[in-house]
Amino acid sequence: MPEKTYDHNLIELKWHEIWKDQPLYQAEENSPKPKYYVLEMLPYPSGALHIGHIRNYSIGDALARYMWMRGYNVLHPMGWDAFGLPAENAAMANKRPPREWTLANVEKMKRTHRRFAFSYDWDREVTTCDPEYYRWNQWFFLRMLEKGLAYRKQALVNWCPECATVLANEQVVDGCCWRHESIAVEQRALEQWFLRTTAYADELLDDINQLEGLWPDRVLTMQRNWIGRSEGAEVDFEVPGHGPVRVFTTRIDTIYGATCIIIAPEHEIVTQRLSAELQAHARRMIDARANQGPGDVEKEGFDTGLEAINPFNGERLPVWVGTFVLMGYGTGAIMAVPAHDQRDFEFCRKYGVQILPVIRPVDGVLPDVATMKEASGDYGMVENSGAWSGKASADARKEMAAHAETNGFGKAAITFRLKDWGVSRQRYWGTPIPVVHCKTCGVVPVPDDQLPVLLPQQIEITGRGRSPLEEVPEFFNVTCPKCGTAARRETDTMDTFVDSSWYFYRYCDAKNSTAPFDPKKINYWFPIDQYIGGVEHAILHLIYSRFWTKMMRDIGLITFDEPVRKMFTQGMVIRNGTKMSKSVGNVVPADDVADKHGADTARMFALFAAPPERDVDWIDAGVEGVYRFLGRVYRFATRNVGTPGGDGSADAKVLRKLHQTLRRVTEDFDTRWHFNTSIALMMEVINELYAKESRISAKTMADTLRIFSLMLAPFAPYIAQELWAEQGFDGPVFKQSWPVYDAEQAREIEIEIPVQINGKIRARIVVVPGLDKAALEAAAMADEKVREHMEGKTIVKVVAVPDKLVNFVLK
RNA sequence: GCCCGGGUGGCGAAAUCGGCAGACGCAACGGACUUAAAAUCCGUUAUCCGCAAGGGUGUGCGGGUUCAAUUCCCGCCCCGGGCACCA
Repeated sequence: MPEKTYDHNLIELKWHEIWKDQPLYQAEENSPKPKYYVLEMLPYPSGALHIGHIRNYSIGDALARYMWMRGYNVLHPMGWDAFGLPAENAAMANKRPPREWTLANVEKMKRTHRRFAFSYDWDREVTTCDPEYYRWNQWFFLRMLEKGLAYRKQALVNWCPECATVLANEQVVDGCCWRHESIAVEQRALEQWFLRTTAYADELLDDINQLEGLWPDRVLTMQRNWIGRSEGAEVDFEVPGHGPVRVFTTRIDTIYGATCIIIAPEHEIVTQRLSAELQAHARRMIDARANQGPGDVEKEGFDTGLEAINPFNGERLPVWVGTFVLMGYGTGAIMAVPAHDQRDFEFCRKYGVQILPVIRPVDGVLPDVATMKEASGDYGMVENSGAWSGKASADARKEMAAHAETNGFGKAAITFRLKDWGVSRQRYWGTPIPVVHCKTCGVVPVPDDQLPVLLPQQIEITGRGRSPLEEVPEFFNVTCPKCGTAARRETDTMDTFVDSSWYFYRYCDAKNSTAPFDPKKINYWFPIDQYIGGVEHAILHLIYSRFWTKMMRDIGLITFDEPVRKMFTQGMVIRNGTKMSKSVGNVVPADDVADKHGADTARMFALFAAPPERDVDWIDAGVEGVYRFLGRVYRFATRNVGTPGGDGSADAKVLRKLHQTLRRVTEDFDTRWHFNTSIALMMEVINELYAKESRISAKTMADTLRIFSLMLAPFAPYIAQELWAEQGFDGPVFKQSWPVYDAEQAREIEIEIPVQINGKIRARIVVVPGLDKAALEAAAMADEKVREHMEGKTIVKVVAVPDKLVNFVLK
């Protein structure tokens, strides 16, 4: 057949058109085949798909197609961000009529995505701004309300002045909004809805052990740090005229060394007991702290003039305010033990508070206050501590906590860094929180049969600082479901991370209108076998969804503890030194690449440039190489389909290369995912074919082209499909079975072995594989060059490693 | 400061268990084809000395283990990311 020119647009659009209206792939329910659930998190805030996103598609999609060809029943739906996040885009919510825009946008996005997202199961699509999705978000919220897992309280919350909304702790980055890196987050006291993630703090931490080896270490470490479990004790220090001040400490064994109590500037004592002047002072400190960036911050504070009594020895300690004490952690108050805590040491040195060592190193003496340069935080022997003197720190910790509990002024306690999840948002967009505020009945849940509570369609976005829903009387003026009198609907909407916490469950039963999903279907598909996404979700999305899973288990919907078995974090796409993102303005639109080089090239280059876990620099020139490769493949295949063929003298070599490559590609898919080397090997096959083209028999040519097309299908589905059709085969190439490599064909008949003299390569010998040590040594000895180098020397040692090398050590 | 990654040609990278450093691709250079260019095809390409044969050096730096180290150990330097007063 005559050679054809590779026209990627012609090929891709042709198959795109053919497959437009038919599902390419549908996962089968309760199939006898083994199941495989693969899912990518697509970071897709709004606007155009760019090449940074293509990397996600490329990895998950290649894997999905490979598993499918391997005979698995594969579920591979669209990631959540694609349709979930545009809703939260503040600019859009403020300027656009969101519903129309978003639903239209979904259609538009679908067309663009489809060219890249090849094996998605479109039938199971979930749109998190869909009314049905709202229904089940609200349904879950009400179940949590019943269980006490959802509650409302007045709290100091993070407020982004730019978004005009509350943010969760997880959404505050370096004191700024995660969406506005230069806007400092303010603290405001507001009535807010919370989900009790802390109820699962222990379990979220413990179950990380189950994920060991299956999730990336850094993600697990980040989650452990985020949950931040500390074992210690709470102790009450009586402040005469005020009452007890509770402190949290991990080192109760040092309590005899406490020389003052330090409270956070936000502590209740400040407002309840201090003069207006000191209160103003404290407030200035709060502001100053907020304006400081992260890093080494100078410790500030002042003496309140109050005293607190150490319940262990009756000592009267001054009460200080210190900026380094955080209201949000522990009790917002600490006992300062400057001798044994570096932060307390710095503070007390600065303000001249007494330093009192009480821990002696096991084989040393108590530190000398006069010469101390820093606190010694190590465990040791407790001294100068009444009845506990002479005990080891570890023992004293336990006994002293028990003593405090017996005497009613404290107890052993565990503190977490993790906070409850603040889910209230004052955005227009998001699932309305399904409760009504009634003057007589209080907070009344909306009955299940009145769900979903939908957002009003006609809405005017006016001022900032409160929810646009508060401007819509038709929305908030309701009657109480309980007593029927006039009441006010909650105007807060839910954080969209609620959507992402369980979207991957809904994929298994996307059309269910009587429940969030059928547990039977979940039991079939879960856990997700492979989740692929950016590391940026390590603590936000990935903790929330683990929490949601445990919550669903406790309300009786599912029976397992963790949603995701294996997790993979792929690297970012970098361009001009920074992460490719719209806000930086360094994106390469996916459409441009699709037009110029094709979707196949774009995806294949994303995999070829670097291993998937590593960041990859997008260099336009590099794309050419992959494009040229596909062109070479196409031209070679089209001109060699159905040709009479050559004499077959190169058949053995070509088949050997082909089967060796097939073995490596298969292994890489099954283990390492180093697609870059898989693709390099396929390039080598093509180079070999070009070199031997005229000496390949017709049969070998046909076999080679068939196997090569199948091997290419996971990476470059359009061209693989075109070649499949060119060869006269029917149906989609990716519905074929993955080819099995032939060990006999792949076997090498001779290999080159380097011969070293004193560690330097001096010759190479050609031998059959598997030659044993003695024969290898003899073969090396027989080599002329080796003999030359041995002239007049004695052999001290010979190292011969079969199939690897021979090394003579001479003297 | 603490915890993870990473450092290999002009560039992206490869070397899967301690065994040929630089596969594959980009860029560059040379050749073929062409009136010409593009495209395509073939070749060269770590570096130094040398006409060549050949030899020396080389995986961030300094040591160590080994017949043999990009790979293992010890001590540093640099880059990227995460956490950062968490009591």
